[in-house]
Amino acid sequence: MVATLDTTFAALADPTRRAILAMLLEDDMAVTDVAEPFDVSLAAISKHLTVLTAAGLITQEKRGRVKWCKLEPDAMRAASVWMQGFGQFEPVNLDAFERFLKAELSDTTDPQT
Amino acid sequence: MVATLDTTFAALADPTRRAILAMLLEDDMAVTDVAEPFDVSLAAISKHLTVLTAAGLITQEKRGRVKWCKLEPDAMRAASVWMQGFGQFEPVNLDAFERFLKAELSDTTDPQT
DNA sequence: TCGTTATTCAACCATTCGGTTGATTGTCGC
DNA sequence: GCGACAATCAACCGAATGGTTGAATAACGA
Repeated sequence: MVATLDTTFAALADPTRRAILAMLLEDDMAVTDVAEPFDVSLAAISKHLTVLTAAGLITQEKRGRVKWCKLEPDAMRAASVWMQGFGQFEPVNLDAFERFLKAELSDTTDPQT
Repeated sequence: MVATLDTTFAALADPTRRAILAMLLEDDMAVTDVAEPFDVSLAAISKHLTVLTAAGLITQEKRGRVKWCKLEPDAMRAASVWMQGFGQFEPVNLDAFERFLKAELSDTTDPQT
């Protein structure tokens, strides 16, 4: 819950966990539905979700017997800012600039796949 | 050398390695000098440098008996862009926007500590 | 040539990580 | 109440990680 850079980057280092986060961009999901597309056990996915929760990247809310997973993108900010402290040394980075502007202007619409 | 998101994030997950990268923001450094401020063996630092090199975050060039370490911030771009794909869901994020603009406009001067 | 310095290699160790399986807990529908 | 479903727990496994120490390699200085 403290969500240090350590836990954030470590959580993002696993491809399964990154895929889960990408899925949660679309919508909140139940644990079973998160696990469905992956070729591993439900218990394995449950562990991944624990790691993501510990890093603050998702929150989980239990309603009835179903536990809903919700993306918390703000937890990435510290890590993102840390990296940008290095990016400033890139020549100009127009790509990222345009992408940033587009994202800002389009507000909350049209998430790219 | 392929520098996937896996290797990039994994490399950044260790505090010693992040500290090394921050040191290399100042200037290129020899392995021994990189190791100096840390309370671990030189061999341990050598391993960390291998991880950073594998992730493409630094390059190493041997001149004489000294191996120079050079920061390669561009290796962070893919990971940074990936994260920004999530940041777009934050309300507005003026902070990051201003920081980005300032970095762009000030070109290559005045790196904040 | 010889000692010193720079760096890595090799073997080892404890811990963590991502995965499994089987049992367990809790809630829903009827 | 009971069977089915949602999810975690517990114990275990093999591989990877971060660390150590001591030996090896290589280049400098005199």
